[in-house]
Order: sequence, then C-alpha cells, then structure tokens
Amino acid sequence: MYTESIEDYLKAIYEIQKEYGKVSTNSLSEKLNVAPASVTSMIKKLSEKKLVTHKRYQGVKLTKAGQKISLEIIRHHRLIELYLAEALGVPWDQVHEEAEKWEHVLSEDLEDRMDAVLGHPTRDPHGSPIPSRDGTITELDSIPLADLRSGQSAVVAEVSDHDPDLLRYVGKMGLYPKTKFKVLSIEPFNGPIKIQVEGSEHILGSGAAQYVFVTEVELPQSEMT
Amino acid sequence: MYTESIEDYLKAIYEIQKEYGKVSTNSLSEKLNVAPASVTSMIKKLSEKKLVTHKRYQGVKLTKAGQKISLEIIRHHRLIELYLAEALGVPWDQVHEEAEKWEHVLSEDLEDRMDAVLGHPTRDPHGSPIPSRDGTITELDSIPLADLRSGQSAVVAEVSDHDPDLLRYVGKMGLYPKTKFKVLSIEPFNGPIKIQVEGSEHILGSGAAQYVFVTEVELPQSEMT
DNA sequence: AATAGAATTTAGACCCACCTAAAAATAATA
DNA sequence: TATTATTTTTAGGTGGGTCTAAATTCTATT
Ligand SMILES: [Mn+2]
Ligand SMILES: [Mn+2]
Ligand SMILES: [Mn+2]
Ligand SMILES: [Mn+2]
Repeated sequence: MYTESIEDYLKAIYEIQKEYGKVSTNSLSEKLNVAPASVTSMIKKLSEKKLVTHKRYQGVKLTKAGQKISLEIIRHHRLIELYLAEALGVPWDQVHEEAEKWEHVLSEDLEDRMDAVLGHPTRDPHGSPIPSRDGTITELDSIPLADLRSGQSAVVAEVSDHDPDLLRYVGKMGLYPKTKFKVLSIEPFNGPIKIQVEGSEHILGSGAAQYVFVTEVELPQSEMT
Repeated sequence: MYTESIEDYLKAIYEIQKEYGKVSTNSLSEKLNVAPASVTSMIKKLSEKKLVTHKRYQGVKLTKAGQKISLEIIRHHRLIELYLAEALGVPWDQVHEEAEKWEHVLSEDLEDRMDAVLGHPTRDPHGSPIPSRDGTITELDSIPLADLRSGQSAVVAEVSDHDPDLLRYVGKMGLYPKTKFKVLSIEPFNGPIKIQVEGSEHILGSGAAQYVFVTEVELPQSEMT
C-alpha cells in the first residue's frame, strides 16, 4: 500500500495528464496546494518507485504501474461518491470532499460490495466514468457547454466536481448528467447563456458553462448540413 | 481535528481505563503495537494538549476533553461497524478492521446520515454500546460466559471484537448478541463448556468463553435462593 | 534495608511530507 | 543574441510518529 499523499499525487497526475497532456511541477503544486519544492521532492520519490518517469525540468508521466494505482484510486473515489449520493442521500456538491479522504482507506472487499449494491455503475454523480476493477476507463468525448451556439440542443455529460459552489449553481437549474437542454441564446464575448431545461428557462454564466461538458449535440434544422 | 494517531491513543486509553481502571504505558504499548518509548512521547503530547493527565511512572487518565474526543471516535467506529454489517452485509469479523481506518475520516454529516438510516441504534454488531452524539455512553454490566455454572441460562450481551478468529469461532455456534443460550455442563480447571443455542449443542473452549459477555443470567430451579 | 527485576523515561536517530529561501535551468522578449 | 522573467530544483529546516539502546525510577523479594 502507498501513502495517502502518494495516491493523491498519482491521481492528480492522471487528471492533469488527461486535461492538458503535459504535467508540470507547477500544475501539481497548484492542484494539490503544496509548494513547488515539495512537488519536486515527491516526484523524486515517485520516480524511484517507478510510478512516474521524469526528465529534469520536463514534467512527469505515469508509468503503467503508476497509472494502475491512479485508476484504482479514481475508482474508489467515484464509487464512493455515487454510493454516498445513492445510498445516503448526500448532495452532489458534498460527495467529493468525503470521498477525497475515504478513497485511501477503502478495502477491496468493500469496494466490491458497494459496486454490487450500485449495480456495477459506470458513471459517478458528476457524470465522470468509473474505471473498472482491472483498471480500464473510457473517457467521454464531450465539449464545454460554453462552446454551443444558439438553438442547439445537447445532453449534459459531465460537470467538474472540484467546486461545490459550481455544483450547487448548476444543480439549481437541473443541469445534472443525462439531462437534455436547449440553448435559447448565447451572448458574444463570453456573455450569459439562456437555456431551457425541462420546460423552464435559466441564465447561465459563461464561467460556469466552461465546466459543464455536453454531448449528443443537435444542430437546429436551419443549420443542418 | 486531531491526527489519526492521537485519536487511536485516546480510544485505547478509554478502553483500557474501562477494562482495568489504570492505564499504564505498557498496556498502551501492547494495545497499539508500538514501543513503550513511543507511548511515553505521545503521552507527553496528549498531556500538553490537556487531553490526559499524567503523573510520571503512574499512568494516564483522560480529561473531560480527552474523553469527549475518545467517545466521539468510538461512536464513529461502532456506527460504521453496524452500518457495514447492516447495509453492506460485511461479516461481523471484518467490520472492525474497516472501521479502524474509516472512523478517522468520517464527517459529522455522514455520521448523522448513517445514524438516521440505522434508526438511531444503541448497539454495534458485537453488542457494544454506541455513544450518543453528545458523548454519553451506558456501559453494560455483564459477566464472562466462562463464569457461568452448569444449568444456567443467559443472553449474549457483547463479544470482544479485536480478534476476527474469535468472532468467526463463536459466530459458528450462533452466539450473537441478544441470543439466549443454556450451559449444559462446564468442566473444572477451565475445561470446555457445553452449551445449547437455539436447539443445537456446541462445545466452547474456555479461552473463547472469557471474551463472550453475558447478561440476564437465570439460575436453574434447584439452586434458586 | 539491600538488591534484583520490571516498568518507564530519556537520548538520539529515522522516515515522511511539508515549508522558505536561494540557486540553476529553461523560456520569452527586447 | 543578450537580458529578463518564469519554472524548477537544491539546500536546509520543521513537526509528527515511530524506533533502539541506555538511563532512571518504581516494585518485589530476600
Ligand atoms: Mn484523497
Ligand atoms: Mn466526481
Ligand atoms: Mn483507528
Ligand atoms: Mn465493535
């Protein structure tokens, strides 16, 4: 078993790698709220343990072993989030914090039991895919809601789960994963977006729309090719 | 919040205090599997934080503040044990290990939700009382099964939860809390004990009988006063 | 009361994860 | 290309929790 710290680093590396491709010391420093110097020394440790490869001043990359552990922790995290939401009614903006701690002490046995109770789910409450036990994951290809145009319809795929305020904000307008909605209007220069969700209209700030990812985009008739 | 280590020390101190009255450095060393020297230095820390009082070479005693935290952790531990058993079907010999870790990262909110789902229970799967939110606990007054005599009936109150093998052993004969049974015979010099549980007979070693605590003892007619 | 044995504490050290301040390497810009 | 700015690493230090080996203090026994 690895320390909580190591597991959190590996998870962060996986996530940054996925989002930006390259994983710099500074990006880890920011994500994990530790000083860059601390990251450097942890990188040295991870590198000695062959969990990441590292070229000085060039960022890190997960090894096969590192990715395995990383996905194992992400599986814990997301199963826990979903379990808390489903079985104990924890609101979706609070599950992340709880999972952040619990993920490190969850036994494999309990992981399996939760998985079974939930019916072997594939998505967490924010729409993120849950890696399978053997460490495979199918990332979604979705686009930010902010990139849609007037008249388009789409389905919410995933909402970033790192800011509880954001989750409460978009939750208030019903923008949960799998929810279909339509863009009524979108103002230029990152202006507000008017959307229709299940009959009612809402105004969504472009900042938030950056963190809501959508799929199944339908063009309005007039713009079909 | 306190560290996991501090919480485990406080919990151990509470338990030893309850069982033996006096809490020595060595008893903590054994219970926590750390060197006596480590205990001494932790005691110094707990003492500075006013969680225990300590007279050199004389053992420690929880302060009000120390007891409060201790009972808070014990509440977490026992609620978790019960939740795992009830909601996820974890066998009673495995819940302790899982709880030992999770207890330190459980939020108050989740504690309350589990408590509610379980219907505000008062006993964990091993029969131990669950402290209330405000830190009160009513310890049972029970006696070891080993102290019973031939012909007596009693009800299982509590089984020590620190040895999974013991739990599986007594579990096999159905000696769960609230189970009524009768002593058919008991051999002298710590000999084996023959008991009847729900119709069927079992032989119980005296070692195990030391860790099964019973209550509601009924004398056989012939020995009534 | 003296002494042997047991329990406890002190001394000194290790590993982990973090920090700040300063140096070094890389990237951006004039 | 030379200079400046940014990023990353090194150097040195702290606190938390543990260890072993050596003192100290208490307890039991003669
Ligand atoms: Mn975490
Ligand atoms: Mn999530
Ligand atoms: Mn514990
Ligand atoms: Mn228990």
